[in-house]
Amino acid sequence: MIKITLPDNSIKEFPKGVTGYEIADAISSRLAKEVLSVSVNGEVWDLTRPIEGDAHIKLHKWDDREGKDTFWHSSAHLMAEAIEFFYPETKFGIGPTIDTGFYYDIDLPEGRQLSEKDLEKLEKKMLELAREKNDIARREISKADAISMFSEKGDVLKLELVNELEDGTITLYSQGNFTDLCRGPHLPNTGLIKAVKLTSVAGAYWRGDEKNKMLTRVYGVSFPKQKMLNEYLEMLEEAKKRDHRKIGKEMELFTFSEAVGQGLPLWLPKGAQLRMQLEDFLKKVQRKYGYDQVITPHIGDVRLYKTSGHYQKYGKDSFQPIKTPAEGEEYLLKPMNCPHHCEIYKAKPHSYKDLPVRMAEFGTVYRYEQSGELHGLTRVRSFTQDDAHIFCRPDQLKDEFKKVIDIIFIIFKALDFKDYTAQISLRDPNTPDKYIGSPGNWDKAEQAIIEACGEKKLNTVTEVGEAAFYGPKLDFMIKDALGRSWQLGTIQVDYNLPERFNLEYIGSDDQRHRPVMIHRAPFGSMERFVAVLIEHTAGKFPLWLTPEQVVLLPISKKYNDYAKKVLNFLNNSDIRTIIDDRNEKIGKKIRDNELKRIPYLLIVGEKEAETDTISVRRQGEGDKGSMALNEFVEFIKDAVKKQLSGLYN
RNA sequence: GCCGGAGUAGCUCAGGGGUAGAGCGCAUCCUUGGUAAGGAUGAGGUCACGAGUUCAAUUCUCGUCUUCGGCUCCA
Repeated sequence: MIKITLPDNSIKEFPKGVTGYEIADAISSRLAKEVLSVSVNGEVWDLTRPIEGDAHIKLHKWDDREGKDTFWHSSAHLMAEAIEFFYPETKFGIGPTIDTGFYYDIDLPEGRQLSEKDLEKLEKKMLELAREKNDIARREISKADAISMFSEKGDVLKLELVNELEDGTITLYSQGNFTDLCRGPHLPNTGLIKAVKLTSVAGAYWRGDEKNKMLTRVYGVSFPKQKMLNEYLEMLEEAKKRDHRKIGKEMELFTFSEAVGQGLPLWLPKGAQLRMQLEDFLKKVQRKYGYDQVITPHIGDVRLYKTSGHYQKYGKDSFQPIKTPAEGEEYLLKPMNCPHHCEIYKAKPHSYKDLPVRMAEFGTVYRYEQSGELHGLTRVRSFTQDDAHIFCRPDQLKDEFKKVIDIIFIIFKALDFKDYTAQISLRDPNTPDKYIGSPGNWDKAEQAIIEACGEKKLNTVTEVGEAAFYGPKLDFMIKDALGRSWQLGTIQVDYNLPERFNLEYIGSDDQRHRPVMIHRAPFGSMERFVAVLIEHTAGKFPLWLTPEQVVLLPISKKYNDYAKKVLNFLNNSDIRTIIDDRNEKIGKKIRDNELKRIPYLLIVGEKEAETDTISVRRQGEGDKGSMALNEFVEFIKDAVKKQLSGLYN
């Protein structure tokens, strides 16, 4: 007998060689039906693999990431089986799982192509194969056998993979007529896969290297229940409707012009209004937290960026310097604000008593992004960071870092982002060439972040190798209303720039000391943030933020004068109001303005004009009855105050 | 940057070797209305740009630009 420890630390005895499935079945038959894979001492295993000794285990269902991974991994194999059925000479690359679903990179036989039209056929075949409920069997194989097997098959891709593996660790998985090189784990049988959608087909280089052959990548997603697939497809539809590029156009928030250039957004009046509202909000918060606003030019001497190290790192792959005609001086469109801010810091000597110095700027920066990377407002060549740099003493670092975390949460609260994770990005000690600065400073910086997160009790994940080249960082990812993750704010600790710019302060010991810098941008960039906000809210922005809060709808032109009086009154009361005095019936005006996502529609006609009232209609909710004008102003101001209460006052 | 789609009116899109169409929007007129589409008339296009094939190109071919889906990249 062996001892099996469950996640609740209860221990059960089972015969040696018991499988994950048998353990699940012993607990409950319902669990046995739902379980997909099992972690054995921290390693995810097939349910059918015998456990030979004492072990800690955790059973994974669909709700676990590990469960989904197993499910989608097997689905990728099922897809490969279907592809092999139709195109027997196909060579298979890798078929991993991704956030939602899986893909397989394949090399189709000479002259064959796969297009979106073929996907339906493959889906049908996959479901047909799934209904056969074929067992998925694991088999260990020697390296020599694996090499001869894939040589025989002529599968050069798998051969390349096998050659890189160590003997004794190579496993094959088979189901029906299909066998694949694979580390596993997999579902016990293909019958658990009840619903499949192949979502797209695209080109991808073998092993992500553009020098290699372009393979065909087929993306898909699968589910244990048809209903789940339907929900997923509905979510995709909804995501399409919320696409910020579509809504941005509809709501006249921003546009692009070929004449201006790709990746250079033009903010239209309503978009600019929205953005300024966000900026003003953050400025107020920052004032409370002791920041000073600064303004710096859009270009800087190229030597500034040589000092900072940015030029060496990115210069040649970026926008090239601008030259002055007479002197031949070289200037760079600024890709970062920090060097300018360092020079502001240097403009006067600093005492330890002055620190921290917190310098904020909505700084527009220009970066060359590869043309294929540009995407709406989320990836552009000119964008404005809600940037700030905090110059502080080493002993202040952690506290300052924690205050920045507080600001980020104020923003999340104001905009109703409830679900976040914070990613701590550390350097990869194996690739020291990628980073500048001394290992000692890196250690201190990484430690400060880890401790600050711990003390703030943040929900964090740690990624090694994701640090910026000058320092470690903490990035915030939020989940939007559709459950999609977006990276927004960032906080970065930097010992390097102060050194490169020779920044100093005079300590209480009357000696020169080096300050530490924190780079931080809670929104990230205004462009990207607005894009995320559009998709999160589907364009229905919170009342405090939305560019047009109220629209006046006169019943007929007889009441236009009264409507205009109300319009002036509301605008003078700082309520952003417009009027729709087109020659249209009231039903038509209501419909059009409901679709424009304006929160309040005020209908005015004879009744209202006589009594100095308005008839209130809430967008998406319908008629709310009539209100006196003063009463309505108070009501709106109250609603705005409630949304922002306690955040900066 | 690389692979593959796409580019026709302000917007969404149909069409196709003989120089263009719909709906919405816009303008004018009729209607003056009470909580999600009243009616009529009209203006709007170098069919992304450049070259080639052809008697004739918006349509076919090539190149360029932009855009979309991926890949790689992201201070």
